Amino acid sequence: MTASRTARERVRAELTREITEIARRQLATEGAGGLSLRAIAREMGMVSSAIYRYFPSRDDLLTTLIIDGYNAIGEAVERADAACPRDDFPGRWLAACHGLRDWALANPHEYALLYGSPVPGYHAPQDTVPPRLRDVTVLGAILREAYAAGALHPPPLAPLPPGTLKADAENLREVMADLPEELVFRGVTAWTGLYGWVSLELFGQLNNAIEARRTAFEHSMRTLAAVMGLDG
Amino acid sequence: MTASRTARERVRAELTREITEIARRQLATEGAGGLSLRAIAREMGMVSSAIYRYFPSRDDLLTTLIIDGYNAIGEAVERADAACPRDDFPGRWLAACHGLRDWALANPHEYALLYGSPVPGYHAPQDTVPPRLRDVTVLGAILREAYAAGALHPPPLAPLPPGTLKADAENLREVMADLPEELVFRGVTAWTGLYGWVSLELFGQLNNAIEARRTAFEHSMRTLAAVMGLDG
DNA sequence: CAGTTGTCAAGAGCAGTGCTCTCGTTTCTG
DNA sequence: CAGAAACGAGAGCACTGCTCTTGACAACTG
Repeated sequence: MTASRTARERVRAELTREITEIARRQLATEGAGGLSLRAIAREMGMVSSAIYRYFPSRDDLLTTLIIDGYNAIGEAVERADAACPRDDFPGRWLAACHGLRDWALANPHEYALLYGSPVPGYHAPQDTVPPRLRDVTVLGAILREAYAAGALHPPPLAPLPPGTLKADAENLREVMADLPEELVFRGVTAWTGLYGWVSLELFGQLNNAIEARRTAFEHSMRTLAAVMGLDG
Repeated sequence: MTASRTARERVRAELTREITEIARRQLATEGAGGLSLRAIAREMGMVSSAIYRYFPSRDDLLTTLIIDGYNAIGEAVERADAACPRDDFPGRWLAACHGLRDWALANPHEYALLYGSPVPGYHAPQDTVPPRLRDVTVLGAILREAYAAGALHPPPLAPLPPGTLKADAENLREVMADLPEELVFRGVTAWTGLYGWVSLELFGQLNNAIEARRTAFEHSMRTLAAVMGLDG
C-alpha cells in the first residue's frame, strides 16, 4: 500500500520480484520440473539458502507462479472479450476461446502448470481460487448477457439434466447467473470442450491427427457455440 | 515367443517384469515425479546401478509404463463398448465414456502420465503411437457403424467445416472411416469434450463447482452424443 | 548517540536423485 | 573347456530441496 516504507522493505520487494521473474523464465524454458531454487540463486549471484528468506519453500514459489498464471490467463481472456462489440455474443465467445488458446500456445509450460497434471506433492492453497475463476467468469458473463438479450436459441439436443443436478446448477450460477438449468450445463459442456481441446493440442495428443489446428479449433468452438444456442 | 530359452533369459524376463510392476505401483501411489530407480532397486534388494542392466534410463522405464497405460485404457474402453448390444449406438458411446472415466478415476496418476502435462525432458518414442489409438479407434468405430446403420441424425448446428480442413478430415478417417467431413469434426469435438471433462475433473478443476460428478458427466456426454447425431 | 533487536547472505551439511565406470563373478556358447 | 557375454556390487559425479549455524549489517529505541 504505502510505497517504500523502509529501504529494507524496498530491496526485499525488489529481490522477491526478481526471484519470481527468473522463476517464470525458468518455468517457460524448462517446465515446472526444471524449476530449481539453486539455479535461481546462481543466476542472481546469491547462495541457495538465501532464497529461503524470500520463499519458505519451493511450493510457495510455485503458488506465486500459479496465481500469476491464472491472472495472466484471465486477463488474456478478458481482453479478447473486451475487444468485441458487446452485443456480438458469438464473436465474443470465439474471441475468448482464441484468447485462451493463443495464451496457452504462447505459454505452454505455464498452462501445463495450471491445467495439466498436478505437481507431485504440491497442493494448491486457497489463495489460488479467486484468480482461477477469472476466465470462466468471462465465459459465464457472455452467456448470461446473451440470454438476457434474448440472443440465445439453444437447439433441442438431449434430455433435460436430471433433478440430482439442481444443487450443482445453483452452485454454478455463481459464474453463470440467471441461466436456466439446461443452459448452465450446456455451458459446462462447452467449457470442458474448450479446455479439452487446448489441453489435448498442447500436450501433443493432436499430433499426426490435425494439422490446420487453428481452423479446426475454431470450427469446434463454433459447434460448441451452437450447442449453447449462440449461433453466429 | 519360444518360452524360456536359457535360464538367464527367464530370470531376466522375470526381473524386468518385477521392475515394471514396482514402478507401476510407485507411479500409482507417488505419481510420475515420485518414480525413483533407486527406490525400485532398494525394494528389490538390488543395488541401484543394476537396474540399468534392464532399463537403460528412467525414460525407457517411463516409455514402458506409458505403453502399458495406453493399452490398459484402450482395453477398458473396448470392454465397456463390447458389453453393449451392437446396435445400441448411444449406449455404446455412453459406456465407452464411462469406461474411460472410471479407468481414469481408478488410475489417476497413470492417466496424468498419459494425458496430462508431458513429463519434462521426456519425449515419447514412436512405439507409443499404436496403443495410443486404441481408445479413439473404439469411438470411431461406434460412430462409423452408427452411420452405416443409418442411426445418425445430426442436427444442424454450425456452418460446414471450411475447405482447408479437407486434408485433416481425410487423415482422421483412418479411425473414423466413411464418415462425411462434418461428422468427422463433430466426432473430434465430442472426443475433445470427453477427454476435456475427464482431465478437468481429475486435475481438480471441478472442485467446489460440481458435486454430482458422474451424473453431470453423463449428461454432458449425452449432449455430445446428440451433437454427433447419436440420440438415445 | 549507544545499544539492542531483527534481518540478511554465506557456507557447510544431510538425504535424496539419475547416471557412469570399474571390478570380480556367474552364466552361456562355440 | 576356454573365451565371451551378461551380471551385481560398489564407488563416485553432479545435481536437487532444505536445515542449521555464523558473522555482518541495518533499523529501531532508551
